[in-house]
Amino acid sequence: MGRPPCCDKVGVKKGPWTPEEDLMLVSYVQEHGPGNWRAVPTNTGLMRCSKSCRLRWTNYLRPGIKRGNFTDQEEKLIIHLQALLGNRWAAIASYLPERTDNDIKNYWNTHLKKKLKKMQAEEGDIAGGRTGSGGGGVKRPAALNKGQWERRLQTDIHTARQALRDALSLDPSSSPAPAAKVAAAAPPPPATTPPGSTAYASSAENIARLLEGWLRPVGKRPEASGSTSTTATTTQCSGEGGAASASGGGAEYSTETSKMTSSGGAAGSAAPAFSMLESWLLDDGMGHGDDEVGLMADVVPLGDPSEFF
DNA sequence: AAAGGCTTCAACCGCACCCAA
DNA sequence: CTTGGGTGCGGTTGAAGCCTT
Repeated sequence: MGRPPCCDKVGVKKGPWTPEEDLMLVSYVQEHGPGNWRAVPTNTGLMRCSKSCRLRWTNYLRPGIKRGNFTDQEEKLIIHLQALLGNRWAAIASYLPERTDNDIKNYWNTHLKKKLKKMQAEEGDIAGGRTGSGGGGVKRPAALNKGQWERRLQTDIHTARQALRDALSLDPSSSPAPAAKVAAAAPPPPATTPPGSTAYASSAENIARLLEGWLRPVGKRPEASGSTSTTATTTQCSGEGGAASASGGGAEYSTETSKMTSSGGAAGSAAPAFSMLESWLLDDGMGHGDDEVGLMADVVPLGDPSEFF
């Protein structure tokens, strides 16, 4: 096909977004809804390529996203989902509606990978001379034959269910957004003010305020990606300040995970994918009782996440 | 107080997939 | 059935901030 890249035009701006650009993008999305990114630069006058606009919206401006400070539950969820799904960040993110795939990916690469490595090292020290390199002899998926891999996947799923169930039951109040909670939209932390953010913060707050207006019941709501049934929550938001509510996010995610949800069957309904996972996890009532370390440790032998890279 | 090294994260790049014409 | 446009996804990079010496 050899299609030319979308961003090779001269005059296309790259690099960090300015508050002004953010505002332009937000107002556009406010009016037209997310989607049809191709048209965004033309219609807004932004000197950005469509991909850049989409990315900026998805990872930063989209309402309902939570930034920084991953909770224990989220951390565990990520670890186990990573063990299950590999580096399919978008799929993993669909189970954490308030987080973006980019955020999760970054968190994995900067924190969790190290953490797991460290734990493995410690385990290795304890286990001592148990068969040299393998530490249990886990091989890359590609190196296993299909039967082996499927069997291992079964085990992985079983273990992950157990662990996730445990994680979910630890602290329901802060658990990452089962549908009801997302809809209720407990005021999330200011979506646009990461701890280290600088002068930009104040501008971001302005954007947040703009979004706040958008999230209130509006006559028109985002079309495009909202075409699936997830839009039920789109017009409800009592959030203040923080550009809250996962509503926008829900809509966005419904598209981004459409592949997954459609193959998963029941996901089309108003409940985000997370509740699907929940029921998936909980439908087969099994005992559990791992402590946190156990949870983490469980992952390692499953697939040694580092081996996915 | 300054310099250098390290960490974090926003953004870019390129490939893959989906879908309409 | 084929082609091409649009979008999504995962890997990677580089700038900014933070920490240590």
